[in-house]
Amino acid sequence: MTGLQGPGPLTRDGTRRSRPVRVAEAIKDWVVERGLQPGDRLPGEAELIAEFGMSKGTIREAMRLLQAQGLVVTKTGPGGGSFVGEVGKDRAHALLGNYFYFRNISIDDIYQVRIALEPELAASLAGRLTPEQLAELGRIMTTYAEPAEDAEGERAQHVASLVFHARLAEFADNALLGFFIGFMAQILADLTVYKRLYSKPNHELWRQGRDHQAGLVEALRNGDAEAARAIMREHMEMARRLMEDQEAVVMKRFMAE
Amino acid sequence: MTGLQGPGPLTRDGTRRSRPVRVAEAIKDWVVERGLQPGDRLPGEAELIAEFGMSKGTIREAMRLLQAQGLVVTKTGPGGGSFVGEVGKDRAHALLGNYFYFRNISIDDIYQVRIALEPELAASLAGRLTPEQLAELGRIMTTYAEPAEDAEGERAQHVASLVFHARLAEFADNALLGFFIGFMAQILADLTVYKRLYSKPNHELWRQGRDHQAGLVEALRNGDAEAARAIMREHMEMARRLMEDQEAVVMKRFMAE
DNA sequence: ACAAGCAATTCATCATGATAGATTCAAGAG
DNA sequence: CTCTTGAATCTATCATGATGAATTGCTTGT
Repeated sequence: MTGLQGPGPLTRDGTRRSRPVRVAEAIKDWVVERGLQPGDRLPGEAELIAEFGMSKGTIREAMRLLQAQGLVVTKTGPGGGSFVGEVGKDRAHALLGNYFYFRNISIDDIYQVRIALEPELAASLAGRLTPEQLAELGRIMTTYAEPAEDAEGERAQHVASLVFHARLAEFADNALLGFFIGFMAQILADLTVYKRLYSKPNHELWRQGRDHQAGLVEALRNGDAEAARAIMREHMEMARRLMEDQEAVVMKRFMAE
Repeated sequence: MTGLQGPGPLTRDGTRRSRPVRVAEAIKDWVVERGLQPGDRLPGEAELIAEFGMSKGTIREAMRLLQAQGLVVTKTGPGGGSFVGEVGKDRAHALLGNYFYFRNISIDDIYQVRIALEPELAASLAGRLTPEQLAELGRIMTTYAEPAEDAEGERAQHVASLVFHARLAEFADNALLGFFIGFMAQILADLTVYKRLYSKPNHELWRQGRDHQAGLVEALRNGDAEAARAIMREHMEMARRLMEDQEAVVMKRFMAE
């Protein structure tokens, strides 16, 4: 690791950067340069103290910066220390959720994007799912095989239906597409916890939604990309119309870590 | 702020959480509960130490955790302290970029999503831009009014063209849609710095791209949503074909903070 | 009025020591 | 021989107090 122990504040773009921040960036660069992989060991606290010539507190604050980003994990005990960590999907969702905390995202905003992306995902997944994956989707659908009795049951079914979409997103070969879709499913699932979105069960809409998903799985199994795309689009447009009747909710909370 | 000073590790879901993490979450909840806005003052270091009954180092590490997420900023001096901070677009880009660092995103993955989203953005922006915004887009386009002479010039023009898309994304009413598109523009711009994507200038493609964007701005000015959508789709598909000839690059770096 | 300089406030960093959790491995019970 | 148990040890975690650095705002001199 290079010299950095100079006493000066070492500006970069005019703004002063605190020592922990500079140490964190140095470690990030170090990981990139060496091409370290998740699980790989980073120098221990004591080594970093010696390496950077800084006090324990400063080094620890640097590690906290990296830990918050999900870039490192630390373990105690023999063989413990800091390790390169893969940023998890859930953490990325939370971090991105923070960005939208002060911005007002409406339900309709989410659906505008879903309508554009989910059919694309469905099409690209056609004929590419394993029997196990198809079976899992079918299993999720059994959660809402029967119409909901009350508002609470409707809520539970909607969350389960979002799990269906989230799982589909995880199957995507295109990690970017999968992440965007999974993030939106996460937001919608969180909203159902914090707001009463579902008032009166509507059996007709329930039946349409169930048929859509069943037809979608069948199209995916048959490798019919265009059918999958069409069904998903219709499914999304139906959901958007359903949501339009609900109040325009906005994100007003930090997502769970 | 509630009791938390108990000595026990206070598990939540079975996993033990370190004290700084617990303090950080408590502060997050505190911000949410009080509905604090960016710029609002948080208790000072000394107050937090007294409040939580923990040592300075622990509190400082908690603040680093929040700082890394962009949720707080701290300033020294009188009137200084910690403040609620709005998570910036750039920071959100960087945080999300970390998530994709160990996942292999191909250029084609990005374009699959762009083709689905950018036309949607273009359509929803038609007739909604101010004269100043339209003028700015025109100004960006002048950067590549003439065909590039060499590979380096081509690279510069491509980056400028991505600025066009990024700016368009910032104009979006739909913050979610805007962020996704801006993020992809950011990735592509970064890749051009780190990889030699652009080999031989192609004047015909350059002319098509220029005409597309000029036509797009005109459609936006006229409020012709469908024309804007069609032009953008064609523009994206052209860019995708152009990129297909290039090597399939993947993200292998941490994005700049 | 204006500006240079002083003083107060607050975070930033350092230094050191004690504590607690996790792992390993060997000894003992079954 | 296998499984439990517990001590040893390695590592991060937490605590305390002192010193440094940056910024604000007032004060004072012109």
